[in-house]
Amino acid sequence: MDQTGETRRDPRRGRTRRALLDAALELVEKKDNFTALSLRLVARKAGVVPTAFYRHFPDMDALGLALVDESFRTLRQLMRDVRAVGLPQKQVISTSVQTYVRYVRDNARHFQFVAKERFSGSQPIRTAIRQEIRLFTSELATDLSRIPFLAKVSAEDLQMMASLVVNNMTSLTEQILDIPVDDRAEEAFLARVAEKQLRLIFLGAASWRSQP
Amino acid sequence: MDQTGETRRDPRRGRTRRALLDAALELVEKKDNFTALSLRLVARKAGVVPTAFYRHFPDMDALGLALVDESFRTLRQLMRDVRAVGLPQKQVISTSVQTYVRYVRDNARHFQFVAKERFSGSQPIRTAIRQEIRLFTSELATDLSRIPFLAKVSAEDLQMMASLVVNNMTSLTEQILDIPVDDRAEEAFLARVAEKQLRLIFLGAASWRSQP
DNA sequence: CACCAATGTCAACACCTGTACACAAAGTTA
DNA sequence: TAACTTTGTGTACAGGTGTTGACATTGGTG
Repeated sequence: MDQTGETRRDPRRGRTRRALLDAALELVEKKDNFTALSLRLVARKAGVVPTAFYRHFPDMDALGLALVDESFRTLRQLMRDVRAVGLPQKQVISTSVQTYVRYVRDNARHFQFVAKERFSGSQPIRTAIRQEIRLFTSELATDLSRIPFLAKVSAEDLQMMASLVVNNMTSLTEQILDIPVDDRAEEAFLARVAEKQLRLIFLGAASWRSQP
Repeated sequence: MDQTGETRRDPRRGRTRRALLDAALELVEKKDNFTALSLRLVARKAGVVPTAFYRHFPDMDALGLALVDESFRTLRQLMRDVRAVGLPQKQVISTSVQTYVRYVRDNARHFQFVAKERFSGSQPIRTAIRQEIRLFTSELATDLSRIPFLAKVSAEDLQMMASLVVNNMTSLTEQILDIPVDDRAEEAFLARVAEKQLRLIFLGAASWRSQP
């Protein structure tokens, strides 16, 4: 709630709220977990007294959910941009992977957070993330349905293919996050493998026959 | 260390060590995390005073590493059994998935632990898990190399295909763990989707040409 | 300006944590 | 049995935790 800040007008509100979110993101990198963070630690990092935390979030879970929201909002924005640009058809896979890798690097902290909390977070956070991924997969499925050679594929199988793609992009994401930021060689290698994997998937999809 | 217990002969040793491991596994289900567990909590659940913990593990991380070891040891055993049986060729994918799903269910707590700690665990635990998965993937790659229609595929591409398969088995695992144990219908659905995904992958692999 | 709600601060609470140390019980070996 | 090593217990400490309530400051609105 209160994302737009149209009702609360105190400029401090937005600032320390941001400070809390950023503090949490930074600490997730240092500590192992979001769950491992304490309210006091986050408040300290944000340069604010513990009790001030409650002015912005009822508890840590609420802050976590805000981070989930933020993470996927920007990701959806990327998807929208890619769709708008359209596909250069030939190297669509290669350029998509390149774009995505760069995007992951640019938003590393958010992706780090999501990757970590996806399975080990609190139950509300986990379901929020799963819901977002489900949605993302469905959108991809409808994108796939527009590809000519997939016209005859059943809705269920499109969903199956989409989740196949999402799984492997997810895996790529987590591998990218696991290598040091300056290791461009390893990054390029991972990207190349991911490209091949996508190409193989589409190769299989092209000769796929949905059962009635 | 001391896995076989050949040097230490006190029968209590093995028992409370097991109790600690089991306590941790149970608590990982209830709490969100292994990192979220405290030494005292685990000791309490194991029916032992906190300081007794140190008789078996120097710290929580050591206990976690023991759990990683345990988890993958049993998984490797499964793989060995499957390999020994050989492949009935025709429904190899279907039966493999069935076997695997049952196995995940039977060892749910270990898989749960691995899934959660894979990204959010402490650094030593994360690298231990990653190492095991890497090994697992390589073994699968050599298995793939024995398939006739993959004879011409380069080593790098075999590795690429193996990781594709592992990624999707991983994803299947995590989805299985996320549904209630009694929901056999959803379980069957997930298995069916996973089968299709594997079939699609092999379809793509069959027409894959490695570049020189 | 004065008012008022929003935001931030301070002090205090009851509780949980990891770990050190000295000691008791149990099991093995001579 | 007696000597020993291993395993488990009890106590204690210093420090971190979430949340409380009363208070101070700030900033927009009349």
